[in-house]
Amino acid sequence: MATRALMVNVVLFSLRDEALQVLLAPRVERWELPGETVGESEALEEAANRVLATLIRRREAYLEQLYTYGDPARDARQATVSVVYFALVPAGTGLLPGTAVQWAAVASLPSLVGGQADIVAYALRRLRYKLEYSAVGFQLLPQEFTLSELQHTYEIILSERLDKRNFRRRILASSIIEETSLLRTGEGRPARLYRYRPDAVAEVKARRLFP
Amino acid sequence: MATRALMVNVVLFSLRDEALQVLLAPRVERWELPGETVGESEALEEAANRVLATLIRRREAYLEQLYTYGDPARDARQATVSVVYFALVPAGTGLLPGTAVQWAAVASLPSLVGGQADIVAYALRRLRYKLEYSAVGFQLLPQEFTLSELQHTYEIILSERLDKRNFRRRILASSIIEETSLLRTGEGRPARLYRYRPDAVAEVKARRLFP
DNA sequence: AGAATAGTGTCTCTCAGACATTATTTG
DNA sequence: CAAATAATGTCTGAGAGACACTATTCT
Repeated sequence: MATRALMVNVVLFSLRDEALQVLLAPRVERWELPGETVGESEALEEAANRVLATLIRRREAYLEQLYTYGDPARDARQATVSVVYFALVPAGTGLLPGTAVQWAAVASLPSLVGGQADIVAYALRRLRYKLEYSAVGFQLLPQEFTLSELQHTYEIILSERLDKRNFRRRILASSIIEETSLLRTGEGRPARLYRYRPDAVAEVKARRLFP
Repeated sequence: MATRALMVNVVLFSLRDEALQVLLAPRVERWELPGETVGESEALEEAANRVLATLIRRREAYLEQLYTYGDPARDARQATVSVVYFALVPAGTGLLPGTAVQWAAVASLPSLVGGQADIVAYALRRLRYKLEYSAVGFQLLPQEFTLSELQHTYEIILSERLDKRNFRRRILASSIIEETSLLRTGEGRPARLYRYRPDAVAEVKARRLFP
């Protein structure tokens, strides 16, 4: 029984130059999501981590399975099944040398190989969505950050201005972050640095639309 | 290049006997999620629909991709990748004759083959979650239903009693359903029948946990 | 002193949640 | 008329959203 080729692809987001960016690999005249074929006895997530390891200088990244694509009619590469993962790394994460991958702002993506623009769009929708009810946003920030930086991150991803006082009230009320004793100095008044509390239970207090 | 066997499995939920039930196929001494191998040039969703077609008398069912499992270490069937779909059919949907599948209440599942109990648990979590912010619950009801039946459906799935007045206020305020001119008679005062409005924009008004 | 950024409090309005009685039908 | 189920309204408290000024540092 001949079966179909299996690969994982990764939609890796990060913040760079005040914009949300995705990492893309060059392909003839186009770009594509980085990916690898899954090994014979390899777990899917293992393969996804292997892809990340070829791209970035980093031990850890937020990684989550996004969706599995496998419609031969839609996919240029006949008969390939692609398990797509969604990954986040903090701003400033370095790329490994020797790879031809490049960051591209999601707001103005280059031309991607068949169907992959939709995949990126879906990943972005998921990121925005998760940002609202989970603590995923901290994965895009360094370990310590100011409230202004945090707010800025949210604003970039949601493409929406947020009110500073309301933002602070709510983020602090959720006790998802804690003060450090450090300040970041720069232009203007120094800002207090905060740290994410992974132990904090990020309870979802969504107001139910339906009962 | 030898690649891994690919199959789809379906977690099919329905309401029966006042309980949420899943459809299971018999396996030696155990039960398993119904599934099929994916064809050479078949789309994944196509394969999932094919599985449904072997099980139930019905043209349409709510179908959504749930998760893809493919960890050889965890999976009994070495080197199989399983794309699991999540499906809902209305109460009373008939099974096709000649299959050995059986309904089982999710609250007291029989013994499932390796790892599949977790898959059902995940599907249930997703169902509960979606119930709160989307209109997925209507997929478990016939086309016309009373508000009491709808409330009952929610209560069964969420395992939680709901207040009748608040339930009605909110469900009606969302204008996700519309009155019909029909009544259902039975014991006690006849109840008005309602119908789901698929055209209604089920806008998610989730209260953000994080700004 | 001026520019830059950080940090803080109040009011209003909406809506979730708690709660009990009346209405209509059948046997 | 008793039993069964359907249908309906009000109050309270929490929190989202709108809004403007003071504080601290650097040059």
